[in-house]
Amino acid sequence: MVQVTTETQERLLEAAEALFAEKGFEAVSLRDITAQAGANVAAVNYHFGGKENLINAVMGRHAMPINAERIQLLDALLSRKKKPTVREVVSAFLRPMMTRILAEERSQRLFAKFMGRMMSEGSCGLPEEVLPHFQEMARKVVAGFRAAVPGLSEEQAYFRLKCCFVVMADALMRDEVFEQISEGRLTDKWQWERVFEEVLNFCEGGLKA
Amino acid sequence: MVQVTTETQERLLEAAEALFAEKGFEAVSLRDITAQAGANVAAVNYHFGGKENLINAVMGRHAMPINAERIQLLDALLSRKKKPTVREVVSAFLRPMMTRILAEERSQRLFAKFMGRMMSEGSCGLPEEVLPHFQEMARKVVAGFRAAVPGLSEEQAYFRLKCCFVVMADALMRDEVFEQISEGRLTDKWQWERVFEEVLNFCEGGLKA
DNA sequence: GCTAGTTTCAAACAAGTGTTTGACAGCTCC
DNA sequence: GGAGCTGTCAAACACTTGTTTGAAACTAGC
Repeated sequence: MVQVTTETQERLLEAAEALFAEKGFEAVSLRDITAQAGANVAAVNYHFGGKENLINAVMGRHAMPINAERIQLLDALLSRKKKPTVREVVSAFLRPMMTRILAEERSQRLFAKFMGRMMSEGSCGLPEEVLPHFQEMARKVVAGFRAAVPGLSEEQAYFRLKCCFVVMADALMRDEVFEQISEGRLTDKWQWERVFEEVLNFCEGGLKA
Repeated sequence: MVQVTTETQERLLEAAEALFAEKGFEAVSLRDITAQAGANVAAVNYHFGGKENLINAVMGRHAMPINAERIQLLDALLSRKKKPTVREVVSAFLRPMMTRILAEERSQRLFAKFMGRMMSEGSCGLPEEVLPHFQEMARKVVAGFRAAVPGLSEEQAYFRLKCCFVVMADALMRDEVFEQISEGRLTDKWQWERVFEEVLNFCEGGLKA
């Protein structure tokens, strides 16, 4: 993991986050990024050692705190006397990411979209530094699911977590294709609170099935 | 829509379907396709007029019959006396695509993955020729949802249809990222019948929420 | 003030992309 | 036979990609 020190690195990360979120990883060139950051084309390779490392760096910037918060919430649910409900577990998974979207800071919203990209078109797998955190978090979500839903196998729990993942990821990106299909009836004009509510409802229902 | 006449066109479509399904649209070059099809690099541009048109052609090959079958099933559900159940409507949406995956023909399974790609990384929107069919199909699914779930708004219905879409699309592609996260506990070793069952369950539950 | 290290920059690099070209073959039909 | 298609092919085109280079500019530390 590259330690951010210079101001240029910061600007590169910010530009990369914005552009990747907007257009996807493959569609954005280093020249796009460095132009937006007001840096030279060589800057990315100098500071991060390549495009892929830059993606990983953007990833790591926010993923760790989000997963840390998730793990904290899940630990609280799993260790208390009362059995956790499905909604509580799903919410512990969804909320730390969704609330960051609700936060006023623009960069966080961008990261949400970035995350969505990572989930849907993440070709290269998760970077080594953050993978263990995702694994730990997933283990606890699965434990929560199985505590809340009797008879759920481990495989099923992971499968349904994946469903939650993808529904959330999809909701985080506005979707031109589906705006076409719905003939304009499903635009992204919904408030984020509303989106969170709907995602939570759908996932809760799906898990209880 | 390009009418398929020559044998070369057929081979190009088949190669494109396989490669796109495997690696995604951006990652596959025309040279990959033409090499696998045993054709010249210029063949794609000669027969289809460009890469994007080729994607659309692959799309159109199977999407229409699938949507036609969906619409037929939905019409049957909507016109009968008894109110349709959520599961019936969801199934009418999922089954026509999923059964084609269960069919023995290899090319169809590839198309399923191709469809998944289209949903997740479809940048360009649906081709003009197939969009109206998707719209009609979506309208009827939404009508079915609202008939089966009292109090569901049109917006909500479209949103949940989108959730079903994305859960299905995700299930159709094997997902390396989540295989990592689940530490190997969620591989694609499931039988397709099982996957269909699980997707159906999750979507049914989500809709009832 | 000078040196050593870090950071920037224009330019070039090698490889890959989608697309176009113009010649060549195969074929039919008058 | 030759004109008119359609289909194929190697080659080139114009362009973009990520990456590297080597010389400048800058910034301490002594």
